[in-house]
Amino acid sequence: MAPPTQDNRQRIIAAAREAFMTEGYRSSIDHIAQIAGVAKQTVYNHFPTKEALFDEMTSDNMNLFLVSLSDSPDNPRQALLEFGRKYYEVVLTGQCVAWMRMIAAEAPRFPDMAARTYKLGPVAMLEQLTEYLSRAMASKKLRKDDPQLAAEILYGMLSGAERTRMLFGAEREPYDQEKRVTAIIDCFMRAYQP
Amino acid sequence: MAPPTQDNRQRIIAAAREAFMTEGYRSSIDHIAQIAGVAKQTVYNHFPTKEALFDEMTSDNMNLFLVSLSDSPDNPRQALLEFGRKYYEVVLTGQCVAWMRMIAAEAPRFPDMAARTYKLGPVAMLEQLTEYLSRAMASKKLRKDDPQLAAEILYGMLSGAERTRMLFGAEREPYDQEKRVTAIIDCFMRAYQP
DNA sequence: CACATATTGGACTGTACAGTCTAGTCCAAT
DNA sequence: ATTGGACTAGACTGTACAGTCCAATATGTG
Repeated sequence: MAPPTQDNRQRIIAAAREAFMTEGYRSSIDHIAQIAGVAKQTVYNHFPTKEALFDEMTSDNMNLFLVSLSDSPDNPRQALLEFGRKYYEVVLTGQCVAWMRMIAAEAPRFPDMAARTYKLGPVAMLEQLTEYLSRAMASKKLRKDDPQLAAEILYGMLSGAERTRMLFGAEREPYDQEKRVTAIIDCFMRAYQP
Repeated sequence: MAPPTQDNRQRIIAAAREAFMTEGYRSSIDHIAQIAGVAKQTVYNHFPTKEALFDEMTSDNMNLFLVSLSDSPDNPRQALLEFGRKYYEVVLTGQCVAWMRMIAAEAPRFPDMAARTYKLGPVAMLEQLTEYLSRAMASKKLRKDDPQLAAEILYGMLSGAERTRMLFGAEREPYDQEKRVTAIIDCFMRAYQP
């Protein structure tokens, strides 16, 4: 009935994640404390303000939604396919979209937090892609072109319509995700064949 | 000092648009009334609740961000280029992104509104594109393929990375928008040449 | 003019919530 | 056994805001 500090801190952050993700910043401290199974004052023992808690939880969250990209430039199609599949599994997820929705909503109020998140999320992913495509282009596996633009285009194809749909909370008629990823990567490969 | 009803109604809606767009749903009725230059009670004379006002203003807003697509299937590249340019001018705009950010943020709370908006915005645009691509494919101007998927891919390429960036409120190093649109359409044309 | 209706400003109610405070409990180390 | 730090429960303060009420005023119509 008197667990150590660090434990409570983690519980509070986890509760904050859950609450903020589902209700946005309007979620109350009382509620978060309740989810964490902790007294309100304990929350304030660990974080001076609601804002600080919010900030901490987003920092904590960043690495949850990263997708790695194999660095074998020999078979771009295969590597990109894998990437696409993982991307769909990790990023185009209720969880991740809820998070993004919340970040976007609060971006005007917390520009620094939003900028940081943007950098550690989409930008990191784009840089990874750019790097990869650049190498693949250098070794003539892909058409020589602006690798950054190509990365952005691929990123757009993967996330674009689907993420928009999810942001609006719309349902989608059942469809074959694997087929979709394959079609997208094939499309990209057609456009960027050497 | 006592303008007729219809006039006030419009002023209130306009004020609501401005307020909701910049501050989200948390913007207060008092504030909206103040922007409209109208007494709070007047707002309630026209709209029973804040929710009703919000709903009305989104309905009113829908047709603000539509992009038309010429229906000459003879020269897809040209038609799509024009479409892309208009899209960038209209949709990838601070205004429109602020609006989308707000809709997304409130989607869990107002699912009907979000669904309606989604349908009249992105879906309408996608249907238009699908229709166009389908005809272009039929007349052999484009590679025969699933036109809906092609539309979603094109939509993604156009909006994807750029919209994500804007949603996060990030700045972009100066760049040539026209060049970007051209590159995107060219990429699409490469992938979908007959 | 008289009436109905819209508007105004401001007071008011009730609720939700951030953040503070207090009194007391539990635990570990000295 | 005492001290100190974290914790708890709950009361409390101050503020912001949705929505109501009211008394006074302007407007247009019959």
